[in-house]
Amino acid sequence: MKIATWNVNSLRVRLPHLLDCLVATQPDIVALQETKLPDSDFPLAEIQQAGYQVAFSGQRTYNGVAILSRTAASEVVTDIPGLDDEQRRILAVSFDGLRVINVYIPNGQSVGSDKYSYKLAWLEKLMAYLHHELERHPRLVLLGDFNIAPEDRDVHDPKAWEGQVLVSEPERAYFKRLLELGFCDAFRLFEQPPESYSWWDYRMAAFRRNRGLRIDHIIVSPDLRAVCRAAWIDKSMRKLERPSDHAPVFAEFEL
DNA sequence: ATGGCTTCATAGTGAAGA
Repeated sequence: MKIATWNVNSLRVRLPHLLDCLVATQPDIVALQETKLPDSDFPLAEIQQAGYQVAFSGQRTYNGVAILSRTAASEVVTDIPGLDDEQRRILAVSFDGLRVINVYIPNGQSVGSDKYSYKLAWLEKLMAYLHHELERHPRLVLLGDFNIAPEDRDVHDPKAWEGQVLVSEPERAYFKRLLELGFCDAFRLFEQPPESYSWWDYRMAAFRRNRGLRIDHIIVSPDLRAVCRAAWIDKSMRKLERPSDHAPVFAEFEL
C-alpha cells in the first residue's frame, strides 16, 4: 500500500498536476492540503474519473484538506474534538483497520504573533486527540503539512532559520511529543539523500538552489512502523510549470 | 536587503503563505 501527502497550494490550479501524479505514481491513498476550495467547487468528477474516491473538508480562499483513496472511507471526522475552529485543517478517515489523519497544521506566521499562538494552541488540541485516537486505532498514520522542520538537518540554512517560525523550540517540542506518543517519522526509518526537503520558497530560485525545508511528514504508529517498507520525497512535481511550492511525500507499507 | 513569488479576492492593491 502506497500513501502520499501533498500540499497542492490550490487544487483549482494544481488539478492537472495531481491527475498526472496519480497516473505516474499510483498511490492507494493521497492526503491533500491547501485545496483552497469550498466543498461546492470540489472537482469530484475529475477525481472519480481518475479512479479515486474522495473525502474533503474545504473552505473558500484558504486551507482545505482532502483524502483520495481507492476504496471508500468511513468514520470521517473534520474537526479536532474540543477545538472550535472555522479553519478547515484536519480530516480523519478509516479504511478497514487503518486510521488516516490528514493535517494542515497552521503556519504560525512569525514567533510571538497571534497566528503563532493559534498554531501552538492547535497543536496542543491535536495532541490530546491523537492520544485518544492511538488507543482506538493501532494502525494509525498522521500525515500532512506540519509546518515544522523537526531537526536542523531538515533546514537548508539552520543558522539563518534559528529560532524562526517552523523551527522554533516550542514547535519542535510538539513534534518530539509525537515521537514520545510512539509515532515515528517514516522518512527517517530509511537512509535518505542529504539535504532532503519538501518545500522551497517560490522566490530567489530557492528550488534550483535547494534552499528548502522538510515540513511535510508521514508519521506512523508502532504497528505501522513494523510494516513500513520505504519512504521518499518526489521532487519531480516541483519541476513542472506552475508547480506547488511543496513536493509530495510518499510511504509504502506491506499491508 | 524584511523583499524576492504565487494564489486568491478583487478591480488596484492587500493578505497570506513558509
